[in-house]
Amino acid sequence: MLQSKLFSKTRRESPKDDVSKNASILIRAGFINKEMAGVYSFLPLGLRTLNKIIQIIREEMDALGGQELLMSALQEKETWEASDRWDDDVVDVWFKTKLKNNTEIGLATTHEEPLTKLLTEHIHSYRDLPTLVYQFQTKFRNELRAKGGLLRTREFIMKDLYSFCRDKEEHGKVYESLKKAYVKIFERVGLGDITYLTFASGGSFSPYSHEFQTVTLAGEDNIYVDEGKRIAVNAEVLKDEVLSDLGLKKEDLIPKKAIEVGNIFTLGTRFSEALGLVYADEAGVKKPVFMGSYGIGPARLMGTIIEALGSDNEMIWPENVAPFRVHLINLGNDKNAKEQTLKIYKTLTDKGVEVLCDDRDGATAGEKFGDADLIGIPLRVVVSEKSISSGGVEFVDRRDGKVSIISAKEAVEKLK
RNA sequence: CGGGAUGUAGUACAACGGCAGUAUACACGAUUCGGGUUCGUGAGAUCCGGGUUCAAUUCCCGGCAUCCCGACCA
Repeated sequence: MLQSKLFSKTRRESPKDDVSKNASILIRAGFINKEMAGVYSFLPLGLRTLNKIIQIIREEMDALGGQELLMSALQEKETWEASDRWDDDVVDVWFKTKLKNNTEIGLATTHEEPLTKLLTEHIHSYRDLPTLVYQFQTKFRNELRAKGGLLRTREFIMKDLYSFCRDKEEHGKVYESLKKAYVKIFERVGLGDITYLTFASGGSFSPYSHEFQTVTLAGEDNIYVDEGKRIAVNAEVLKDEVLSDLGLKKEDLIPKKAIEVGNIFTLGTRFSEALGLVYADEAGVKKPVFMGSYGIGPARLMGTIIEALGSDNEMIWPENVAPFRVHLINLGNDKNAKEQTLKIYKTLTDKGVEVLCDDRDGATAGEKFGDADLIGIPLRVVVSEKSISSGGVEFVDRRDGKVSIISAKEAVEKLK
């Protein structure tokens, strides 16, 4: 991508109406645009990072045999009445609207009910189980107060996977496999070191649910971390009997602020019973399907990465989620240097390397570096009259600050 | 939902009730060219509705929007 053609521009000032670090950096860098409180659009740079996060999650879900589908955001009232979750007193974040003929409908807050209902037409036998179904789909939640930039929004894409098993035992295995996949996802997006499997309140089918909590000061959740065991307990379940149940000692726990980046939950037969999702076992006996749900908000994850790794005027994305692999920057007004830059750009893009090339004529070195610091691509290649006369291009790894002058050819080789 | 605050060029900020200004971004012309260079010219704004007043960006009322604290967040 040639930066001279990129429609989004960076801003020098932080927005006054969004004070969170993630919103400030993402808006200034031109990754997102705030449409209204708690509602954001993703611009080309932001969409690239969002899609990389989504792709990582997708790969891990597919590796477990997850089947991707895409369900509608408009949902039928009757389906939700079957599980008694239509009433605003039960679920208070509903956006509801009406068809022209006055039929009430809801905008998806989650998909347990519609998906369970859908699967009643497809799952009939123990041979159909276990089944894992997931999607990346837009959820709407009418939060009383949106806050924290991408951390709590009213409209957001969620990866929601639902597992369908024959019984608690089979569910247990699936649940454990999802747990491992989640650990892998947070490692791959660069948050592995500061993300903890956290025990939180469960439901009628399991003593706990599990959250994945990323430790940062911007977090809304209070957790207690056992560094040695690399697990944590949410403050909401911090009780003596819980600690002894989990084999944790009070004195090993350190209180931390954290952002919930994932949640996995045993649903049991609550929804399958309500919506009639049953299967026949080997003896032909009809039984309700045993369910679980597993959520990650890719955009919240994106915001969390900034909160954890960004500073006031700078961002360095983990390589796997950076919008581009390399930021190629041309400096000065030397014709030869510009030509060399464009040549490297073409060579790399022909090889399929994702390059953001700052080919802008009007911008000074300071502006280009400032913008690049904000956009946050970890690898940088600078081409100028100076770099050429000293042997080629300047290759910068922003993560360790290492700078080396190498030939254009070597740079291309390193980036393949 | 309770409490507090704010709404002025694209953005970030000024303006005692009396000609709406600065910075930056933008357009044009110079200048400069490895960390937001310098100079000139130009264009660009008071959230909406009502009230008080000779006069309202400023004061009052209502609406809408936004932020902050709290509550809430399977």
